[in-house]
Amino acid sequence: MADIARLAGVSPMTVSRAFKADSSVSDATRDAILKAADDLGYVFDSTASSLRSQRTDFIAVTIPSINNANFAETVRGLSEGLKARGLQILLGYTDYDMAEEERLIEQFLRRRPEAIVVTGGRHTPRARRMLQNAGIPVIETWDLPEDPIGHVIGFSNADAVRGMVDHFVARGLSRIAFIGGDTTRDTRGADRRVGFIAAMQAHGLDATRLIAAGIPPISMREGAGAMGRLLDTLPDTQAVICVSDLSAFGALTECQRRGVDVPGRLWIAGFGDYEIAGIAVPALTTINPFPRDIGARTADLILDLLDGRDDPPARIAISPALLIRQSTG
Amino acid sequence: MADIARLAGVSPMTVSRAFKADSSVSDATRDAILKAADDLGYVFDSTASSLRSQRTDFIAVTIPSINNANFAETVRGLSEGLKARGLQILLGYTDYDMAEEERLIEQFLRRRPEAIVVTGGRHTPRARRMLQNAGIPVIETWDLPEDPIGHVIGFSNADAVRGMVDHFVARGLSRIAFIGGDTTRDTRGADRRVGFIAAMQAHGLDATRLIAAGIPPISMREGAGAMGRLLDTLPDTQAVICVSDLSAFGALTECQRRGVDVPGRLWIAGFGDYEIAGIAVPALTTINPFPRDIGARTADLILDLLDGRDDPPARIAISPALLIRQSTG
DNA sequence: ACAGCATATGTTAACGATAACATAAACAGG
DNA sequence: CCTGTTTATGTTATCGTTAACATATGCTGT
Repeated sequence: MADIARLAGVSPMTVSRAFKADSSVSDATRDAILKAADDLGYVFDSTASSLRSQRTDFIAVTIPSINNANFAETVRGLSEGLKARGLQILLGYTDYDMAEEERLIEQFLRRRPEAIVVTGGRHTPRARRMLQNAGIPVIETWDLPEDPIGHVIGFSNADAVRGMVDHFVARGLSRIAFIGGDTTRDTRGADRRVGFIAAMQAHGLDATRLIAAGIPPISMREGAGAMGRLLDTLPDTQAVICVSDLSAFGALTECQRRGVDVPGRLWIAGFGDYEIAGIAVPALTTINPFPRDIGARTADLILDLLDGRDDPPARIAISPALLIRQSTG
Repeated sequence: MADIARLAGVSPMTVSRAFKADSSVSDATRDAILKAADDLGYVFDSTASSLRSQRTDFIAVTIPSINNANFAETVRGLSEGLKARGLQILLGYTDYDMAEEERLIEQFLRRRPEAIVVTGGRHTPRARRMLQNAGIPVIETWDLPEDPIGHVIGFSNADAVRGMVDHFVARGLSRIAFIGGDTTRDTRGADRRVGFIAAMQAHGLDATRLIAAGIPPISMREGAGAMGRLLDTLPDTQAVICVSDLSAFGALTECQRRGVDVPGRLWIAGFGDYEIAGIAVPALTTINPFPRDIGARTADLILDLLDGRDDPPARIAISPALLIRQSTG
């Protein structure tokens, strides 16, 4: 900036001002400065700016996996909402591992983000402590814990699956299975299984048709493998709820390979309303948790908090929608 | 750090050293410092560190879409390879828009990354200029231009599709169609179409069975719509190559809905070897461009360049693999 | 026992921007 | 025409860390 200042015949401070849209610099001066900057091939240094102004314009975001259309949609909603304000997302993925999440949070906080968004309501004790003491807005998503660290925007995974079970029972089914991961690494997946078991028990039904499909996240292939095992061991099963649409689709293909009619002999449902659920033949019954909205509302919340506007509620509930399609009757 | 130094009875410089793994600080001093830091709830400030040391440990990465399993795999490969060195990815997506890419590159360069990775070999003139003058390693991926800005790791999209056409022709087919986007927004998709046309013409075949499926990226649904139009207007088509597995799967579902036998009456092939290609019934013939490898080798290249190790080649070619599956004969 | 070197720590200044305050010039209203 | 205010610009110090250099202490080999 000093070089530009010299070339344009002004002080460095005026150069600094010329780069800010709102500050008071005469048009002639600004033009001269921008021209000089261009001639010199100057590139603004955000690092220095951040240090002095104590504003990085980073929003830290951690998601379990970068390879997941649902989380991707949430990130899209978020970055769309933040872009206008010049806030940049610092994205990291945890691989569904809380220890990795802790490491990531620690790294991110060193970068002094304006706010931090994490996925889920469960974290290591140290991660919780770091978030609590971070002194910036903390938003949890994709879950709806009773006592969020700061704010939470999400839904109860257990309740969502419960609604699906209720629907199946109301339609007269009783022998319902659940395909999910075989650990609690994916806490949202684990919550869905908990919801399944609770709902089945509430109806006085057998809640033990649980197929462990592998280490989360469950792929299409693992869904297919789990369906194979289900058909082999519990052939009288009437319906299967899968932890995600991807595993549900895998399960569906296994039925196709074995000539098992869906929904004629077996119903299949997924979770997430991925594109494949709507276009598969038959189309898959699923639950839409509105991932884009989660991101968009998170962005709004962050802007409100940064501006100190009113006092937003600590818990914002998103209502997932049950989508009944051809795969279930 | 000054507070910690006071509490631990050392100088701030020693505190700074205590946070670096390799620097010479006695064990006793380091313990005292880390304890003091912990007691004070200190969080290291990377911004200040970056400014002074002129090292941000950021690697800027732009991809067309965050919601794409192939690019996600490349990012995974990249971040896996960079993690050990403490390099953090600054990820942004362009929405397949070169103007947006330009904006993103400009923003990213202000953050002073150690290197920048972009997708594709085509950029706006200003983006090119910025990259050329950035003074850091520039790596283009997912393409193989003759004259990369800095380095390139990728493959020729046109050649890959050409190989597939050759295979179909060798199998005796001649009426082959291509389903792709209806603009050149997705330059890789456009290159694939170019490869299709060139290959068909090289065989003396009609290269006009081109179905425009919508604005890239083409979804499963758009693939289905395009297949519908193809079946309506060119019912004697023997095979369809789709710009991606997702559109190919959509096309397959349309055939299923219409009772068109695949591969009996029509062959379908995709691109990308997404998981769905392998598990769909019938499994889809496709091309695997090894997205993970692209990322992993990009990471290796970056480390080599940052360390000034030897002089890596400017162009590194990845050889995509043609995977023949049930959907084509 | 002492030069020579490695190890542990301290001092000073600087990275590149801008917040905070100061000032000169232009402008408005009575 | 003068005071009060707005607009355009300048000056100074600083954000929190670390590079570069300096120094003290301990250790090695002869």
